[in-house]
Amino acid sequence: MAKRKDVTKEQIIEVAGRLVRAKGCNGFSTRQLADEVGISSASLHHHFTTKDDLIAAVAATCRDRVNRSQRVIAAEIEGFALRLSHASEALGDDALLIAMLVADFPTLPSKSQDEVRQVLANLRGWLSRFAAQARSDAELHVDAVPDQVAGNVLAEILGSALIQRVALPGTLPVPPMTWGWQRAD
Amino acid sequence: MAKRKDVTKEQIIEVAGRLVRAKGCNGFSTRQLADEVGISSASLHHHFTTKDDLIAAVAATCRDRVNRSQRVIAAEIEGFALRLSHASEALGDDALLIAMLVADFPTLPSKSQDEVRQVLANLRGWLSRFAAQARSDAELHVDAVPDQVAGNVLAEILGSALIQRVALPGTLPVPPMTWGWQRAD
DNA sequence: GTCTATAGACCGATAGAC
DNA sequence: GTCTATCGGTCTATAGAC
Repeated sequence: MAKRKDVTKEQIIEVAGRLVRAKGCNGFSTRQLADEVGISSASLHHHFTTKDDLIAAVAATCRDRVNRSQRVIAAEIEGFALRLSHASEALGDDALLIAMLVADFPTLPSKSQDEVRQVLANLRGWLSRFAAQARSDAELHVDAVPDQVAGNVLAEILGSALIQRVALPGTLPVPPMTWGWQRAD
Repeated sequence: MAKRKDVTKEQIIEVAGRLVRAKGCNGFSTRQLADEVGISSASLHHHFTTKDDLIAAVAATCRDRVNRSQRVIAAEIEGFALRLSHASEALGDDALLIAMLVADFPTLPSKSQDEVRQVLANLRGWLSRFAAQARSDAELHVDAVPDQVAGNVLAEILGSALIQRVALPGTLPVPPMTWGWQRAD
């Protein structure tokens, strides 16, 4: 079924995603990527002509994973709080990947920027739909704006993914999601 | 009072901070920084021998601003929600600066890493003290863990700063702080 | 404290053989 | 689809004159 060419391309995208998470788009070179994949720089550029193409493919693949996992949550999980904790956990490494792509966004070429916008818009769309239904089910105040709620949740997910990599002596790790720190009243 | 040397150094740090916010630590060169300041690359390296020294100075200066502004809030503002909104607004551009430094953290040399850890620990410390007092004043549930609450707040502040730069067509901007999207019950 | 000039390494990307 | 070799450019950092 799968041509050898496709396998290689997926391998490259996988390793590239790991490098983006670890160092950001401007923190690694196409040479380093080629070395880690085990091919030459020229072979890498045969599969992805420019670094823009590569980053765009990483973002597009991420978007597919996100949509697939969030669709499952929308179908199988009930309750806003439960959906959010599942949503956060299902993202896994993609939370950090998206956070790094967003951080690098202003420096990315246009093709990559378009893909980053899409993955971010899609994820925010899922969270917004979760919030909209939660409001319908009286789990959220009627005057809560689903898209704003989604924005806040998304910000905390991405921010947590970044902060967790900085070991702060004497402090607790950032809990990925704590939806219960609200006011006592 | 201030020697001309110090003025130049502060100017460099200011422009460097702007570049870090816009492009990240790996998204600009010392040459570009020197050009924007209006001096040669060699002159820049006279003030900051290595890029590590430069980034560390940017982070240290940021830390001073953060501690100064949060100290004022701790002294003059009462109430958890009000303190948080003031804290977020008082950070201003430093929220994005800290977010970018955290995103670049794994690629930074050790001196810069130490400074980034410090500014992050200090800011989390302020937020944690705000949460601790809020718990004492029954503004938070007694079983809320101040340091965890601080971590979640910090994550949302940094995440919001990043997301706001990605224009998502058809969605509302991420509100910097919405502390009222909790459950209806 | 400023500059020009440059070292030495790395960058993204390409040419062309196999 | 892989490779070696390389182009032209940029990177951080330094040497040394003024």
